[in-house]
Amino acid sequence: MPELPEVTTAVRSLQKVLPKLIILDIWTDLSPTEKIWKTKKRKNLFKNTLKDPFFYKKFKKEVKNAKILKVERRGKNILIHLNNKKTILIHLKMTGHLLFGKYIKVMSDKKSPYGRSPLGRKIIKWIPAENEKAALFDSYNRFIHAVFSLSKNKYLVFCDARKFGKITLIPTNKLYKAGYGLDKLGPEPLDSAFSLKNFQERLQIKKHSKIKTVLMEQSVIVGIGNIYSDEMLWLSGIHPESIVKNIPKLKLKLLYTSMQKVLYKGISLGGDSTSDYRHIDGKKGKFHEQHNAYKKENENCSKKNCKGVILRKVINGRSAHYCNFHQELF
DNA sequence: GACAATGTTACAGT
DNA sequence: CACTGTAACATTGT
Repeated sequence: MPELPEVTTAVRSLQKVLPKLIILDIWTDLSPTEKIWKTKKRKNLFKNTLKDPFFYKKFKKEVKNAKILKVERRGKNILIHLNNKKTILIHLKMTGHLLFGKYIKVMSDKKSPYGRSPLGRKIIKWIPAENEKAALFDSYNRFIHAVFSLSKNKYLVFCDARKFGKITLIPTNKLYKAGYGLDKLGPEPLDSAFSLKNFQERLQIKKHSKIKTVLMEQSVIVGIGNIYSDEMLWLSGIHPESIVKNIPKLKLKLLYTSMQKVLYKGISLGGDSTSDYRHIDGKKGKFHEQHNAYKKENENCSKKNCKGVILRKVINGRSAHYCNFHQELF
């Protein structure tokens, strides 16, 4: 569920531990052989990521012996700046997360307790060094797909059950240039310079669309995804299918403050671990313990004195959760 | 077996 | 042009 609060939590922790470490090597199982790669369709989706074996070779060369300077977040992207004028860009997509610690590489021929898991075959695995046995089939390290070996015996580990996540390398001075991934991103919702007026103007870019869809549009505002959009609309009492231009000014003001409240709450609870997201030490966040809307289908609305029930409905291809009573349709 | 799943993108259609 | 729908990416959990 990496949305802004999850990525923020990870980046803050990484910024405490990664700077000054040297990248000694990188391992991945995302990259197919060059022969298989050539037969793949829709290659340009993965060009210049670790799923491209030609890029992987280049990436390895450029990243080896580089020193990590700083870790930053932009939207849902993680930026790891290196001292060679390059930046590693990581997007966790749906199920990705990063772990940091001491890991070791092992060969495994154990039969997996999970029927469809690939672990039944003899494959190379990475496991936390301190708890080899217990960790073997632990869910939080079953999906390790990239490992950065760092100095001081530390490892940065990329896990991703669905393998949608993206790791790439970009010249630092080109990060925000057209075609490199970070152009076209909207403003940061928690930036102190991002005013109510800015918020209202940004939303009007898609004034004929449904508010939930617009909130999740990264070119309008960054960082908001399905979970937090449901929660901020619940808090501000706006139906997710409300058309942006019909929402009264006063309600937009409420949405603006609700957005900040919900995102700050997500950060202070260390993110949401409804699914795969974990802190860099493998622990869960706690935001999912406090949902009011997301995944609360058929439950009574938890708003004080509200008689409503939470419904689920697919809106523009994403499932939306909302109260049928206090969330007003405009 | 059917269905849903946090994100994003390309493309076809209205 | 503005917007919506759908499929794809790859896989697990229920």
